[in-house]
Amino acid sequence: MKEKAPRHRSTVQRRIILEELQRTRDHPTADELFQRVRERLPNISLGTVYRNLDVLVRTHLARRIDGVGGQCRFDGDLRRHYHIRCVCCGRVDDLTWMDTGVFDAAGVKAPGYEVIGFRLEFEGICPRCKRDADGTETPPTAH
Amino acid sequence: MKEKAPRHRSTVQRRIILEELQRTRDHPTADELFQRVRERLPNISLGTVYRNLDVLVRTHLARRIDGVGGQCRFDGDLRRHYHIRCVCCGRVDDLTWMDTGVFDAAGVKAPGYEVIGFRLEFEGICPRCKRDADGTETPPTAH
DNA sequence: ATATATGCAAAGCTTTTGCCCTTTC
DNA sequence: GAAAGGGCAAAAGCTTTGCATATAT
Repeated sequence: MKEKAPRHRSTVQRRIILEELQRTRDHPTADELFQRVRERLPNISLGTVYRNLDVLVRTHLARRIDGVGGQCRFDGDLRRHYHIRCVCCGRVDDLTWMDTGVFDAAGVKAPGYEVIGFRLEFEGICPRCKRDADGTETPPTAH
Repeated sequence: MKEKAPRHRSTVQRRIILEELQRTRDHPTADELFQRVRERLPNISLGTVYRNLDVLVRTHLARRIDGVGGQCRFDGDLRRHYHIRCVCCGRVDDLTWMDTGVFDAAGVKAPGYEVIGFRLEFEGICPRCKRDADGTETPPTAH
């Protein structure tokens, strides 16, 4: 019943995409990553980046951070940590200092569900947006 | 500097959209809500639903639940509660029994940030998906 | 050899926006 | 009667997909 999983091959594109994702700490969107990878592989296409991010997430080499307004971000850091997102600009920073076992999904019992994890994200206003703020802009989460 | 906020008017569409959102407990997408509202207001347009959901979220009469893959869900229940999302079908259920102060955003100090809240969401497999599962499908979060 | 991956472009979906008319205050 | 809102359709933005070619094993 279960269709057999394809054995993924090691391609230049995949390796460099992962490298770039791991090199940075700023949780790029697919397009941002595409721009960076493109500097090393000028012919790579955005579709390839999406396909590979997909593979990387499925093989647990990267994590997807679901975003506001339909844009995802990706994280190459597999260590347990939390995120804080700026509601103004959408930027996502790490909260590694909280690297504790505050929450344990195993302890959660949702009736009927098989719980497999949880997602915790703080929301705030990042330093740059605080500086720029004139109170006029409407934050993305509020849309 | 701050542009003055428009004073919102009470329209039939807005009232019914909010009513339908509050009537249900299943966190509909904009389109799902549109279908339900349409039964009462056959001429309403999807754009109006989006515009009103926007207003309702901004005026804190509804909450937006950011979704996987760019589709948002909305919640008309303003009481403090958590969510559990099925990674197979995307369905979101409430976790009201956890209605405790487990987390307090005020206690979180993210360097440089002004913390305004947090988002906690459990992930799991809902009863229906567990029953249907043949292990073949790839969950949405894994994409 | 053959399954897997890439590039390119087109298609798909959700959400936003412009325009002009209608409704609310 | 101004200002806010609605309907409709087009546009926008992100992501996925089809197809022919190239590459990894």
